[in-house]
Amino acid sequence: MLIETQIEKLRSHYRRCGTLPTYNEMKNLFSYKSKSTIYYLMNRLVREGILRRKDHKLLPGKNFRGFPYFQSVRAGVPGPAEEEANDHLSLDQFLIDKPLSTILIRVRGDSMIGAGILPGDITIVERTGSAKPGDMVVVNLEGEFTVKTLRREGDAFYLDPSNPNYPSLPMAGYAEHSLVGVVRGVVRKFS
Amino acid sequence: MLIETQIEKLRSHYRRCGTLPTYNEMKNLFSYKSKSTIYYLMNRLVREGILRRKDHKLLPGKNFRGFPYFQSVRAGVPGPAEEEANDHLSLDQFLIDKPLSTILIRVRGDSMIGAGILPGDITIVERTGSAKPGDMVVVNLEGEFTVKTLRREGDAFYLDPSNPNYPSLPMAGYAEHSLVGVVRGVVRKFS
DNA sequence: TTGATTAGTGAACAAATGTTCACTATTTTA
DNA sequence: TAAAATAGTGAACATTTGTTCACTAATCAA
Repeated sequence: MLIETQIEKLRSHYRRCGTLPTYNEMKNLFSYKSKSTIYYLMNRLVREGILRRKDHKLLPGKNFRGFPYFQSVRAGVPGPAEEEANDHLSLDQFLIDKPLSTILIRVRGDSMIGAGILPGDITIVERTGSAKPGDMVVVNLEGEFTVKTLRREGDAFYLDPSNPNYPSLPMAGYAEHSLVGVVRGVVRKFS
Repeated sequence: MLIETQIEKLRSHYRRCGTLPTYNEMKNLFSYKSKSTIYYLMNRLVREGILRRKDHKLLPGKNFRGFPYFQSVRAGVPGPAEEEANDHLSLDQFLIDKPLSTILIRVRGDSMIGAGILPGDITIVERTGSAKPGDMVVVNLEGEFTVKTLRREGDAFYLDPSNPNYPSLPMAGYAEHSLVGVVRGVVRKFS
């Protein structure tokens, strides 16, 4: 069996189960008859950096999780070489720097359309105690989450939309308002 | 130690290592003296659905990977209750339906700004042999990746930008052109 | 075809894993 | 306070793990 196929089988298993298969499971997964075959195979994958070992335990390596990532466009002659990814990227790892204080919030409405945030997009929000003017923030206004850009004018704070059809909201206008966090990213899935 | 703290420690370990710690490792991680304490603790986490077991092996459960996810805005009275996520979401799992045929491509240029795709965004591209008119596609034009919307006019195909400053490109105008895939999603990280 | 290299086998092994048990310490309830 | 319930301990256990070894089968170059 092609080693690329085997790697993909490991990736699939890992995605499904959240863990690498044991040597015995791999034996069946790859249709081998001996555990030691797996052992040598895994050594090879460790050597290639796809997996790691930590006291006799097999772990995902650098490029195991994630997906082929084409960093930048390659100008020049097209050919099969360009089809090979230089790197792998996990969206979870890439997008979220502070896992312990990050939440995801789905956006409604088109008030931030000018900033490339469309209705239905999911924002990546880092829960912080404070934000500075210019930050894109999620604010809880009387029980409803709103995404806006924070602006300061003297001592007053305003929440600016990125859509000419909506007005800028003075924070002082809301009895109940609290900062949920700062928007660190956005994701969108097409239906 | 609070059980929530313990779960967060497990999550951290899992993010870092790509695997759950063993009972012995947990013993140290949680500062317990006996493995059987861990055993009972894990039973509890399994009962709560945070972890699963598959023939004596501990696996991440339903809400273990991923991040607190607030599906929709809750109108009504604000309060502590609304601060609790109903669900957890992994971006990798949510955004990518076909892991085996999906790649990530970083976008340059602002030709799709009207569709909410900004320069520097990463597109989630499903590699397909074909696309239908209306699909947002990545095309390899003479060695360079381009994101555009596919349009058909009679027998001719065009690549439409979402930016009035750019022209529509006739596919026939390029000696070397090939479909890379269909755009299924976009992600953006703020600096 | 020969010889050399690589890939796969199966038995044996020490170490580590999850599990069980009888027991003690701590906390909670009445 | 006493009684009941919960949380934690440590030794012992059967399994399973990854590992090693001597060996065979298959592949490839000359």
